Amino acid sequence: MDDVAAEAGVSRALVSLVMRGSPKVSDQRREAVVAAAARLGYRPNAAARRLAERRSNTLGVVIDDLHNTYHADVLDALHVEAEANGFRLLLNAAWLRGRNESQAVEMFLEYRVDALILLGSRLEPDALAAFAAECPIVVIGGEVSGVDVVRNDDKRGGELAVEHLVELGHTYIAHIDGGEGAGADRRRRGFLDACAAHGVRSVVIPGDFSEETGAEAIEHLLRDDELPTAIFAANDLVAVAAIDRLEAAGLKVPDDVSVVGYDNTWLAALRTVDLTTVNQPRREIGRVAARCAQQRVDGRSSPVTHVVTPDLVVRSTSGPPSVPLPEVSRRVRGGQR
Amino acid sequence: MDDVAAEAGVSRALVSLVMRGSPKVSDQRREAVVAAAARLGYRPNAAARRLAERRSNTLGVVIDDLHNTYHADVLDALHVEAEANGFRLLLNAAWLRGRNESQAVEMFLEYRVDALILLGSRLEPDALAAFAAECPIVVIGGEVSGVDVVRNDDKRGGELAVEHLVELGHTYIAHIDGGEGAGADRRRRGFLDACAAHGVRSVVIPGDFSEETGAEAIEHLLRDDELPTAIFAANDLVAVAAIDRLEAAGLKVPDDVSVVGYDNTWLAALRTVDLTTVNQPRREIGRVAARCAQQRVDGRSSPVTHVVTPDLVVRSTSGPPSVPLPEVSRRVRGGQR
DNA sequence: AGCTCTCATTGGAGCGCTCTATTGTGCCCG
DNA sequence: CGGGCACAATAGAGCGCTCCAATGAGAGCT
Repeated sequence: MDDVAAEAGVSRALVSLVMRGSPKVSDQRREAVVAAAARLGYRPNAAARRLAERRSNTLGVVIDDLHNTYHADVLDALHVEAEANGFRLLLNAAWLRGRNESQAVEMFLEYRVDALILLGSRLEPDALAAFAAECPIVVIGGEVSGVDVVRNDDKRGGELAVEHLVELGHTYIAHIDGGEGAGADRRRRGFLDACAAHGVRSVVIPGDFSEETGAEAIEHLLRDDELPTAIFAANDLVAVAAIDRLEAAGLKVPDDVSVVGYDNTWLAALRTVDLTTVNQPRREIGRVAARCAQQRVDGRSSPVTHVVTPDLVVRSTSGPPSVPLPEVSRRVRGGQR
Repeated sequence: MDDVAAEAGVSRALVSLVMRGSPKVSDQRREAVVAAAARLGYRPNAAARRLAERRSNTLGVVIDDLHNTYHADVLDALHVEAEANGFRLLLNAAWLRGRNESQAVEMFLEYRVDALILLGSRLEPDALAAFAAECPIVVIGGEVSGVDVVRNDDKRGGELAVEHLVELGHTYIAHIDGGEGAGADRRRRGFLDACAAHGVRSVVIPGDFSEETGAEAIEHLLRDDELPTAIFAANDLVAVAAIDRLEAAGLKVPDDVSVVGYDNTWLAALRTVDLTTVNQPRREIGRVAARCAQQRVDGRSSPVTHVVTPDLVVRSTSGPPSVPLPEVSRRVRGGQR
């Protein structure tokens, strides 16, 4: 910076002003500085800037699972919103199924990001609270107190799935749950409550948000005497893996078993999959999370929870438990196949 | 840090040594410092550290497209290898289909990362060269000179696909290409060379690496009088979208048209998809890229290109061009739909 | 002309850390 | 018993930037 100042024949402070795009610099000097910087190949040092500034104008985002495509849409919207507010995004992942989430968070704390956004956190409430004491934290998809939360109404999502299946006439429904995954417990609760409310039999098979879980759950179910006529999976990935295994066992979806997923990822929308699923407004979630972080940085002190509403996307993996008239397929787009 | 030093009754320099895990500190003092730091909730400031240190011990990774699941495996291996060498990873994405890639790169340059890894770059060679002058750059999947490159032998990949299809008896093959995408041109070249070498007809339909491309390419092909009997898609996503559209048009895969993808993502491995595809050794790519960056940081000056070898994974979307006995479906699960 | 006012420009302190050289302390060995 | 030695600990000078208060130069007004 000193070199640039010398080259342009101005002071170091003036160069600083130009680099930050300050309006209180005369055009003449600005051009001289810009030219000198270009000539010398000067690029400001972010570390030094951050050290001298109070704010870093950076949001740290920790992604729970890079393999889960669900996050990309949220991130897109998050990025657009953050950029509009003059924030930069820095990403990190909770590598190895969340094992390194604390490390990722601590790294960002050391970087003094203005706020932290956790995209699907698996941290213990205690650990989270400790981190939140150091830096504003927005958890996406969590259900914790003491930090900002943006989440889908997953309980309602579970209910939507059950209501749909009950309407179709199902009376015995299984749920493959998401274990520790974000929102999994709420989906399960919605499932169980709705099943109870409608007086249908239910069973919950433990799992996580992985493909393996979907397959294993089906194997588990196949060992029983009576198979449920419908399955509500913790997410689309699990649902697809479940369908996969069901078909491998010679069962037809939805004729023998209906399957409903969760997340409405593009995977569900593929015609080869064409999965009935609960849709989360992902872009809205990203946008709200960015605004939320923004407000925290701007001074709001009390944590807030934003709940966005899911809806059901009915596709071809759900149908009535049995076909009343064998010749008539109830499947919406069954005729096309 | 001064506070911690005072609290522990030592000098600031000693606290610094403890925070960096130096072995030349007596256990007694170390414990005193650690205790004091914990009591005060002290956390070192990364910006200050980076400013004072020469190296940042950080690799910047720019991901071309977060929606493409291909990257996650590469990143996992990259992370493991980088961490083993004492490096931290910082991620950023080239949001909006690569439009912000330069921004992402410049951000990392300002952060003074030790090296930059571009996961699928679409930068112009000139821009890339300019960046490479400032910081070691490893491009994954590119084909540029002047920087380190780790890439799959995509030309060979294209050849593998064609050889497989020719062996099955196809004589008119289409390629849906990946446009500007990483490796797309090499796949096309391999495709064209192999088609020429085997004397089969070929056609290339322009596109990119997106789902939309797959669908549009099929619509384009359907307008022609003669449909190719096999299609080699630029990647799995395109292939799946293509299959989708083919089936929507009443065509059967592979009975009427064979489809081969590229990348062997988990999407291809799903049984509902079960796609024949060219496999890239993703984890190896990640590992090599990390080592490559490491070597550059350690002083190697001349750029190197590492080429890893692909192989073909044959699944159920490829078969002979016509079914000899009309009653026999060649597709494993064809009878279910 | 003389004075104030405004605004572009500047000097210098300081952000929180690391690093080099230096001081201090106890120990071994001739 | 004293000189050297190894090693723990420290002081102080930056790293490259921003920010604040202060300076200088015109412009406007009486």
